[in-house]
Amino acid sequence: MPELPEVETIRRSLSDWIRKSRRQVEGLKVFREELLKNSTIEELQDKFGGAFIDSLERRAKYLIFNFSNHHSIVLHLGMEGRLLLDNKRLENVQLIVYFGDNSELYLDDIRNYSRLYFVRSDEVGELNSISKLGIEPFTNDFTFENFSALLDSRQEIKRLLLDQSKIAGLGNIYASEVLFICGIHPERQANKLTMKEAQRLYKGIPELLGKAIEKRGTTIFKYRDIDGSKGEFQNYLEVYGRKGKNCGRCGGTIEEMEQGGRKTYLCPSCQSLRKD
DNA sequence: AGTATAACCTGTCTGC
DNA sequence: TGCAGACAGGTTATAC
Repeated sequence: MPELPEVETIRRSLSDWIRKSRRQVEGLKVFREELLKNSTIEELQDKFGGAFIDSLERRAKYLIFNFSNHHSIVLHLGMEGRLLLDNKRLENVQLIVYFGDNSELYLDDIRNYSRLYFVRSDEVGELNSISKLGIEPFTNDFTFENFSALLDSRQEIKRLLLDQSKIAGLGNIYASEVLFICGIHPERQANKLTMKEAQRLYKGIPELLGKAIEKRGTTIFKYRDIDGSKGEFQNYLEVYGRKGKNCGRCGGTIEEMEQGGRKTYLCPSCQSLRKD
């Protein structure tokens, strides 16, 4: 489910929430042990009892909780995982964290794809999942030089944009959307994009993600912010999920295709297979 | 090394 | 109405 804008929305909400009051872990309960990828329930309970949440970071689609005991929890919400501050919408609870001020944080995931890693804070970057991630929009590493270097690949551009080891944070929704916005056909070979097209993508990616963050993410199905509220960016999607509807730019018909087992949406007349 | 496919889960929707 | 099959925001192990 959550791509970069959704995870960033959750991170900001949780940051506000810990700013309101120091959140000290009183205990935690794990309901599905497979959630824990590199630790046991006992280790988690031992380590985090009494610890305060100091800060929250995000790397790509991973949320990183930094605790006062110099350890961190790295969480990926998979396809449909969500973090909620009340138990009104729970469907399949994976984890409950109990805090000293009587608040509770629930990890809910009907599809069991969420994953939790537990590491020393100074070793977060060494986690396999984190170390493999590519350049991240909104950071100093996201230069045009770095971006254009990773376009040096025969891969189709849509597949490349989904490859987290190249660019980290885009998922199936925003990959389709950004290619529409930039007028690039999803099957174009990455290393055959023109300089202008590469520049449009380089600007277009953070622009689109920034707008989606402003609208607090895209709720198509399960995604919710920590208070249960939906995002609004689904109202601004131009192609994703709009098969058969009209293109807002040219009036043509939005089409659906498949790339690497995932749906891609495009406007064939705005996104030509030929170069500019 | 780099890239493509299958597998992981479970609820929901579609079409026969 | 019932049921098989397809599909869903993602990642990763395995196979070329």
